[in-house]
Amino acid sequence: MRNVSALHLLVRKLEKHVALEEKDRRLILDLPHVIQPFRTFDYIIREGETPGACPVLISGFAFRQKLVESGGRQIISIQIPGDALDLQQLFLDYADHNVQALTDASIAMVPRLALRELAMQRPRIAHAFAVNNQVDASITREWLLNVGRRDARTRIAHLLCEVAVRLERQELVGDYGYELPMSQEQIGDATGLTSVHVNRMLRELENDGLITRNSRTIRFPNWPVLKQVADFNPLYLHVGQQSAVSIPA
Amino acid sequence: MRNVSALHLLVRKLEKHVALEEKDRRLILDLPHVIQPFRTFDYIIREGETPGACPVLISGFAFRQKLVESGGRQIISIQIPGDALDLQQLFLDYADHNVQALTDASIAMVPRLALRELAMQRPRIAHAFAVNNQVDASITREWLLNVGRRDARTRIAHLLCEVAVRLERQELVGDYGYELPMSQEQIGDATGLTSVHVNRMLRELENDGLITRNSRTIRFPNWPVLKQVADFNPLYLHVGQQSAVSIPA
DNA sequence: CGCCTATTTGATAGCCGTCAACCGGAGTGG
DNA sequence: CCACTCCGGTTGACGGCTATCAAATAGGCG
Repeated sequence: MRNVSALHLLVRKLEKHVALEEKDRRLILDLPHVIQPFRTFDYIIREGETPGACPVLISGFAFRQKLVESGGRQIISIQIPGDALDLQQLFLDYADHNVQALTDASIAMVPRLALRELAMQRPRIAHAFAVNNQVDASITREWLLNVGRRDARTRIAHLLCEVAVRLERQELVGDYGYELPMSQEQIGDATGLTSVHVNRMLRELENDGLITRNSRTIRFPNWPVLKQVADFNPLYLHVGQQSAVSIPA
Repeated sequence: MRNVSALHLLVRKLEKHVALEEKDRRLILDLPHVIQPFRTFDYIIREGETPGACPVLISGFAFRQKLVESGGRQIISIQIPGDALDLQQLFLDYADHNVQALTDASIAMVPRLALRELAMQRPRIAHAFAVNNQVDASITREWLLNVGRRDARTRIAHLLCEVAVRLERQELVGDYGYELPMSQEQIGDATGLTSVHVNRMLRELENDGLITRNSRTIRFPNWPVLKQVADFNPLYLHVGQQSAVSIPA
């Protein structure tokens, strides 16, 4: 067996949705790439620019983001290790949103051309990319529902549930909780709220016994009820089977 | 020249982004399909179902929609003639949202298999589909920004601007306005507001001379200022060149 | 003409934003 | 080792945007 490619998490993610042949797997793992470190808040992709490489998150977290004229920020998605940050725009001329590092992060930069050609030559891989994009689109739709039609408490709970399930699917969390590296202001930007109100709602969720917090580590003592309070139905993530986070036994 | 295929609007839309060879154009136009009529509010795709055919909107309007547990509805997008209603999910097992007719509509149902095979065999077409999906995803991201970070007045103005530009790009409107077949309640569902507040904001926009209304026909006497008030920057639509709607001269 | 739905308008309430102050932990430098 | 600083979290008071409730008006269609 060769060295483990930095891209193995990407393959793992793609294979959650589409079965790949060994050859396709190999072709992805062997894609040319350079590992580049990013610091918290570094821009990975800027709106308006044409990236020459598609970044794939190896370790650390990132987020997509758009700004309004008056300065308000909306976080569009949270990205976790294994996520491709630009497959969505592989075929567009310029980026329509920003991508920033949420934490210090290690990112594999894969030349766009190599990816596009791989997609052209290997229908199965193109298929996997398409599904990946479609799942991302589904998540964005759920966020729109979240921000448009749920109250503050529910919105925040929903966000916590989503990240938990996605991390677990990538086998990046233990059974009893995870570290969510977002400030309360960032949670607010993701849910269309202010940091002050996020703070109040987190406290409320904690007082109600639905979450516990220690620094930024979140645990879910009562996942079934939290899920209900969050109006969280993971179908939109298009994962075949998911287990719950933090259910003892 | 043959009969004009019902799918010519789809081809026109795809070609706004990706140049197609005559042969590819032909292959799309000749896709097998049956025309099916839908009445206002009819479901075209239901969440959870696996559609056997991809609907392409020929005439009339449709909208994507998701519901929360408590009954609230969020409209995810407005679809206009020429839009494919399921390319987004061509490769997913089940629909993650609903699609409904906004008006009486005529829809071409194209077998999913035929589309998938066409995409597999003709990379250029697969490319066009991918771009189409990516533009849709970009629009959803802008809607998330709209609902999350703009005030009511701006949100509504932004929606009006978007539909106007998209209709114009498909050459479906005259220079001086268009009919938006949405009730105020539906505008509310699209913007995360109530119909009552939509009503007030529309009146305000009208009083400020930014729009005029006659039944559901909207005109923009002052497009440049409206665009500014709406915080509307059409880059997210990924259209090469757009002209303004309703600018005399 | 009458019914039904959509629009309009006013009064009131409430969720969440804004403003401001304080707290607390982590890193820094003396 | 301790003060200092800074950023993020926490809390309270207050205000405003938007929701809710209710009723009247208008418009479309039999």
